[in-house]
Amino acid sequence: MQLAAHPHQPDYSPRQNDVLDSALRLLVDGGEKALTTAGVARAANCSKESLYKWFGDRDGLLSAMIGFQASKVRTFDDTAETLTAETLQEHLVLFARDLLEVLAGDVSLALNRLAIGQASRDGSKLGSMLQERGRRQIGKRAGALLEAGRDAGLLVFGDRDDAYDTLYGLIVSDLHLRMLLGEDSGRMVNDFGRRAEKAVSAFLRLYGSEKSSA
Amino acid sequence: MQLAAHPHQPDYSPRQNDVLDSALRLLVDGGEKALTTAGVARAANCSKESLYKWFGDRDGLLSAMIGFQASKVRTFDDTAETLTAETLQEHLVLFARDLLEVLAGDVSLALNRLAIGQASRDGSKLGSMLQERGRRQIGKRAGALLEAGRDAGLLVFGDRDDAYDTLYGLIVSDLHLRMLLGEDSGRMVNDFGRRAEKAVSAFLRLYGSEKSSA
DNA sequence: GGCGAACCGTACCGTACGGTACTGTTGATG
DNA sequence: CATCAACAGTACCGTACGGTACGGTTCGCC
Repeated sequence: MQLAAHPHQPDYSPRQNDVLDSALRLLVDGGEKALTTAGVARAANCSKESLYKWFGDRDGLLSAMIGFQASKVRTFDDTAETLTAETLQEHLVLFARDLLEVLAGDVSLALNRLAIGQASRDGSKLGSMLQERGRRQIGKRAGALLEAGRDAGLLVFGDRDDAYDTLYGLIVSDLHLRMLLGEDSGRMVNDFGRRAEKAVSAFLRLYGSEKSSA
Repeated sequence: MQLAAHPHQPDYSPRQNDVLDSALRLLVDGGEKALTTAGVARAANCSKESLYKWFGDRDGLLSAMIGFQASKVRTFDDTAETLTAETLQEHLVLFARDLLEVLAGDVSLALNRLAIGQASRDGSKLGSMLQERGRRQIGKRAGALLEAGRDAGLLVFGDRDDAYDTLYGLIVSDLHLRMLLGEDSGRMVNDFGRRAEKAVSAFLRLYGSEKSSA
């Protein structure tokens, strides 16, 4: 289970990516218990021997799955335009909706469940990996947006991480955990729009400058 | 696995409570994987046969553990005194600290991990049980506090659940999930006080009446 | 055509776990 | 003392999983 400290991913072959895809689908459908080496081999039409040659270990396979999924979600932003009070609010709401939809995704939920299940055992290697590749990545987008807002004189905050923490809490609250615990996520997806708007509204009341409430 | 819809708990015998205590300790120490029927029997100095007679099933044992732990945490409040801006803020900060400390507790983390691990399998029965007995219970305390604040003219909100959701998000953000993923909780426990104060401060800026900012 | 690497499919092994059955042993009751 | 219920301890069974080994097949390369 190599795991470079550098953000350079191991980059598996196309065939191996197909296998990881099958494994993810298997995990989503059947949960962690269904994710056996034999099951993955069957679902991906490959041999167990190849699995062990490619990923070394069951844990190696899990790590590879997380890395693979994270490499697909990779969020890009680059808000090059100049921000006004309206566009800042729009971008924040968009970010909030994207965040909620990512968190509610089948694969995201399954991987988080998997990592949490292993957290007590393996010294939380998968957990920190998920944290690093998942929230850190999407947090960079939010951080850039927040700093752009501050540069434009629309937001006032001291520590950027604190502000992001507040924004995250307002958007997500305990929704993520409830979904992880099995609460039907499909039922609340329709509400993401309103939830995002309310969270951003509250955030702007907390961190918006007087200039932004015009 | 009987599970009465009424809040009346099955109430096991003292001996069985001892067994459940051992099982919880075992779960906290070794994680879900260490929680085998033989291990529980050995740790509790009882026979596997008795385990199956008392709890019927491994799942029954898990349910019993959750119910048992929830019955111990049972939060009581009854803020009989009349609220001022200062005492409301104090009570909110106290609530926030209690909430963070409960969430960071060994047993709470272990049980949440357990329930999340089983969420995809058993139709989230354990998850909803944890939700019902855990957050619902502590939410009642917060709800009472919020309504008392509104009655005293210190808080302004339409929906109580919405306000509580916001308060919860401000206090916890993604801290709970990060701890569940294995991030060292001991390191951040010292920061709970400041975190609680900041969250309550933000909450009061959002929901406090002009009367409370005197 | 001959060769070797990669790989699929499958059989196999050791182990660990959930669940059951059986044999004492204790302790209360009459 | 006889009886009976509850229980500890243990042996046992079936199964399922992680990991390995091996025969057969494809495919590229000389």
